[in-house]
Amino acid sequence: MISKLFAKNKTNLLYGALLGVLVFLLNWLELRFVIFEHSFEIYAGVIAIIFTCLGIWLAMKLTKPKIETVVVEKHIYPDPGADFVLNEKELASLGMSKRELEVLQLMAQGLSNEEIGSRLFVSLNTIKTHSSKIFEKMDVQRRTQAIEKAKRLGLIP
Amino acid sequence: MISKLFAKNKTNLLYGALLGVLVFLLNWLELRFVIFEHSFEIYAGVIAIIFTCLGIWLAMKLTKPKIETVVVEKHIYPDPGADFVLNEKELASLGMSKRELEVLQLMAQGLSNEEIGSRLFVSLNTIKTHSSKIFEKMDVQRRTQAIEKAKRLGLIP
DNA sequence: AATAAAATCACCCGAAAGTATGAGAGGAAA
DNA sequence: TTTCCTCTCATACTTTCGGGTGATTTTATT
Repeated sequence: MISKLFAKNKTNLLYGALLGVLVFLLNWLELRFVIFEHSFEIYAGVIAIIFTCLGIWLAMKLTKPKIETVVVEKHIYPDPGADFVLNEKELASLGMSKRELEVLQLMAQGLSNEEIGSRLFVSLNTIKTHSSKIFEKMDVQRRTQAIEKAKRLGLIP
Repeated sequence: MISKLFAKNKTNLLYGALLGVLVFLLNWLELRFVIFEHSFEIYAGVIAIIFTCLGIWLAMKLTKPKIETVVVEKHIYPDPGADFVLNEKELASLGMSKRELEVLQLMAQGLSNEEIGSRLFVSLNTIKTHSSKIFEKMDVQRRTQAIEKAKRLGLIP
């Protein structure tokens, strides 16, 4: 309770205490130097110096800090392939069949026609037919071109 | 000349002028209130107030403004493909040469060995040698495998 | 200057890829 | 049912690719 009040009015209390100290100081100075002529000027000077310091201290304490906003650019690297969505419009416009897309995907994984045939349980000749149709529909000459184009068109990840 | 000097010592001149005004004020106050008893306390209070203000003003002028830094993270989703950086470590660990990487890149674009040769102004046989070395270094059998692996390793976009 | 690595080119051979053509089975739509 | 499309498979042929070997020239590197 008391500590809370102290915390809240910390600055005020400090200021009060400082004033008390000053009053004492002034009295002491008065007693000490009042006998001298021109002691008043000294007294005024001391007051001036002390209160100048007080003003400086006050300004230090009370001025609000300027807020500087620093914008840090954080690059987000999306997980490659995790955001793949098949471009079905392109697929339809090319007239690609399911089986052909399947072959195309395995092609892109670097499989040979032979391997693709084994994977899909069909003969090498069948895969050759498929790949020929794929190249025809995609208007390319080689499987590497088909892969490159398919990636560009969003047919494969 | 004079204006330059004034500009350079602006703060000092201002301070001097202010002191002059204060001296005048003090004299005036002395003349005005010296007849009253306890006028000294009033005088001291005025000095205290004035010099407190002066201190505050000085502090404002002379201290560097406090800066509070607020960090705002700005998330940037880079244009896919525009942020490609070559994985040079992988490149070095595979022992790939500049020329070989060049051939690999053109391969990935779907060019035939013949076309790559034309593009690089070398013979088909040279490209064959290069591609053989590429496959050997990358430990693959086909160009499609090389392309797939190169993309995974960050050798090509 | 000597050495090593990279780049160039050639030839041969076999494997893989691609082209052309034909054809049968099954499913969907007219 | 007929027609159309997809998927399947086959044969024959051409082109491209990839492996192996060897050689010359250029370019670092020491």
